[in-house]
Amino acid sequence: MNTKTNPESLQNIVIFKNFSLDEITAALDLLHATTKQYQKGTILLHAGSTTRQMGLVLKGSVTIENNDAWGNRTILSHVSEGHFFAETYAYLGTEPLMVDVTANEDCDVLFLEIGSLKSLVSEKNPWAVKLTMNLLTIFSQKNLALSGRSFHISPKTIRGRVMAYLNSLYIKKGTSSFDIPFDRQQLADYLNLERTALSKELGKMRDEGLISFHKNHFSIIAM
Amino acid sequence: MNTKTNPESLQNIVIFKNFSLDEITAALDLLHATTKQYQKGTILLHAGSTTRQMGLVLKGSVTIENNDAWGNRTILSHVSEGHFFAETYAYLGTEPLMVDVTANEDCDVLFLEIGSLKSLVSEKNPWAVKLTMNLLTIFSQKNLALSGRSFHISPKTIRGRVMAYLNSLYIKKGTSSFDIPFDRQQLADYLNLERTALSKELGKMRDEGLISFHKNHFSIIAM
DNA sequence: GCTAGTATGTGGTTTTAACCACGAAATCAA
DNA sequence: TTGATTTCGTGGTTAAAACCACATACTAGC
Repeated sequence: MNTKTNPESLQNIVIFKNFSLDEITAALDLLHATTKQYQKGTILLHAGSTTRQMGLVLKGSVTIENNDAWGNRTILSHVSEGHFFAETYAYLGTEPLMVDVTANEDCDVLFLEIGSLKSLVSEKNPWAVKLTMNLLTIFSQKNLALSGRSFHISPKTIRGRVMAYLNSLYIKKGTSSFDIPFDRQQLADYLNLERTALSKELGKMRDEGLISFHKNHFSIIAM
Repeated sequence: MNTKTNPESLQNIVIFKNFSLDEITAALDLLHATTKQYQKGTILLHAGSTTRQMGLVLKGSVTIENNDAWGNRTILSHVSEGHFFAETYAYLGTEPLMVDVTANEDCDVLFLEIGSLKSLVSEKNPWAVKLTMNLLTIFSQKNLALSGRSFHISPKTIRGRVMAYLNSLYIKKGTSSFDIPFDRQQLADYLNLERTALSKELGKMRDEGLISFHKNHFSIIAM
């Protein structure tokens, strides 16, 4: 089921940053934008398939989940209104999805065929160049976030992960004293740890004079 | 110390894919390409600083390493001849490096100011658009690799990681029987595990009828 | 085939983190 | 202020993985 999407509602989406309304209209046309509606529980994209279309959630939300060969299901993330999914797969167009995308509730999704963006880049379509650049910025930021997390959960010990994480903030903020954007449970989730085990290790590190903290304000005590 | 770089030697580098020699020459000029030589042990880029230049290793090799506030050093990766580093930081230009880059041996490095690529994209420089597209492809692939690994090392148990990893290959290859590109030690490193513990778990999983394997050929036995 | 060297698997021990139950502290609403 | 709710830390137990030492299997070169 296809419906018209009005370009005004897309001006705040990061992929269309610096786009005029006319450019958004042109982009929607040439990227074969289609809006589809899904009922809760429907699978939008299947693991193993490829796609040239990225999805932009207009209404409702979808979940990104993994269903493995042995029947286990893991929910990896939620994508809510205004956010998008499958953009990397869609751009490459050749890599099979490693995840299923399912409707978390009844929802409307706008699909953009950015898999064909490569062939649209020319003098005729200045917006295509802009879109490519916007994607490059988005992918760069995602890249940094992913490699950061990968680095933070690589150490095998709780202490190693905490130190890797705090040190990143230390470098990023440039001071040895800073707030972290997580509460304990969120920090434990981010570092793939159990909350109470994290609390214990933080206490030990404080006792040993490595760090000090109060709530979510932390200070590194270098040696 | 700056020396001329001949464009022929760069035609095989992925960022210059589909570039003519003239285009490479133009790119080197406008991206302010400079070649520098470093002695073993020298620090090329410092954690905490920003850079608009990515590095391309022409001779020798560099290491990407982390030196934390408590004096611990971790080597994250080696970058050898023909490969590059800091491309994501350089493109964004605003994010502080989370790592140091040091000369692993005496080496020559070509620096490209891709931080200024954004402002070079125009009709005058068709190569700049091409370079942007090449970077987008590179970043996309890196993105998939990073999110894959992140997903593979997220489970807390050895079995969980093994299943996540094997399931990804199952989806990617489309068959339940395939070769993996690692030996045991490499697989253990990739999954952040201890080799002998991995061997034990693989044995258990075989005994329980979940998988079978011989050397680096694995088969998934679904339920 | 034989030998040296590498890769893989196994048993036993120690260390570590998950898990569970609970209490203290902080937050919030009335 | 008080009571309800959430957040955080602690002790004790269990489960799991790291670690170590060693045996076996495989591989390459002779």
